[in-house]
Amino acid sequence: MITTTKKTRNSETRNRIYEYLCGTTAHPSAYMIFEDMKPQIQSLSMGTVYNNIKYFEEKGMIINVANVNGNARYDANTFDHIHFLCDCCGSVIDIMDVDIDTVKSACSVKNTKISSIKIVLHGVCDTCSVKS
Amino acid sequence: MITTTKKTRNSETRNRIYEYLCGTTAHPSAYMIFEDMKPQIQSLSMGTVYNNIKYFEEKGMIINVANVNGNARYDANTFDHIHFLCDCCGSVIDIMDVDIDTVKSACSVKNTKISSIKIVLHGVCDTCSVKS
DNA sequence: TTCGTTGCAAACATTTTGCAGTTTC
DNA sequence: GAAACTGCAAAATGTTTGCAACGAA
Repeated sequence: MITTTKKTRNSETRNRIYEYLCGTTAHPSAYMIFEDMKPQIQSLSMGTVYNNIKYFEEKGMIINVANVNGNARYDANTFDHIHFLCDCCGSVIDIMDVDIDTVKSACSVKNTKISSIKIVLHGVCDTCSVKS
Repeated sequence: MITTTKKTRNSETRNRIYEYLCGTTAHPSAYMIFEDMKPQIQSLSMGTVYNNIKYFEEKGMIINVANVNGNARYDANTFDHIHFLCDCCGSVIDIMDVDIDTVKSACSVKNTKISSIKIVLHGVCDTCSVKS
């Protein structure tokens, strides 16, 4: 098998995007990243955002945690955890206080190698519950 | 709250699509439905497939179980169960022998109402394992 | 006759790709 | 200077929408 590995160069734009992703729990979409970073990187374009998302994903630096209304949502917190997705406003919230190992063992299937588990709880978040 | 409920008329096309969905465990995408049904309903169009998917989803007759390479995948088996997604070939497989209640209670979060849980196990299926 | 359903095409939104110019090493 | 990275625009995808024709009640 021939594997051509592309070298990585330092890029200020990429560094900034990754820092931003590490500093948020909003699980942003490509467009949310673009919108939030545009003020500080005025030359930023969507193509670059997508390029870097792809790069981070391939390197395992971020994970695609959900797809909300056709928009992929990302998380730089690669620690095994589950998510709550509000079907009303589309917000994605970390659920850290669930014992993931218990869930994993409950999900374990014989003779099948599982590389990862994606768990999304659906419901209506507190904010949306109050509004309605 | 004013709710205008649209009445439903009988439609042979819709019935056929639903029968097809009930008779498969392939968790087809819109295009897979179209491709498989086109031979028997030659006039079928993608618009109609999407219309009916929306209809079935709203009625709770089918559920969106996963998003594979940007394609929504559907299941007419609304019985609570989890899925295995092969990251190699994209096939979605039912996992019926996991005690979903155990998983649910392990996932339960205090003070939060959960309407549904979506669990997808990622890995490489047997067929793809053999090939490589 | 009414109005839900279909097929088609156009519109849309998200994501990918190609390319010229810029930056990193 | 070679090759990665960026910005832009065009293209590719998946899905939704508008509309005229068709079909069920």
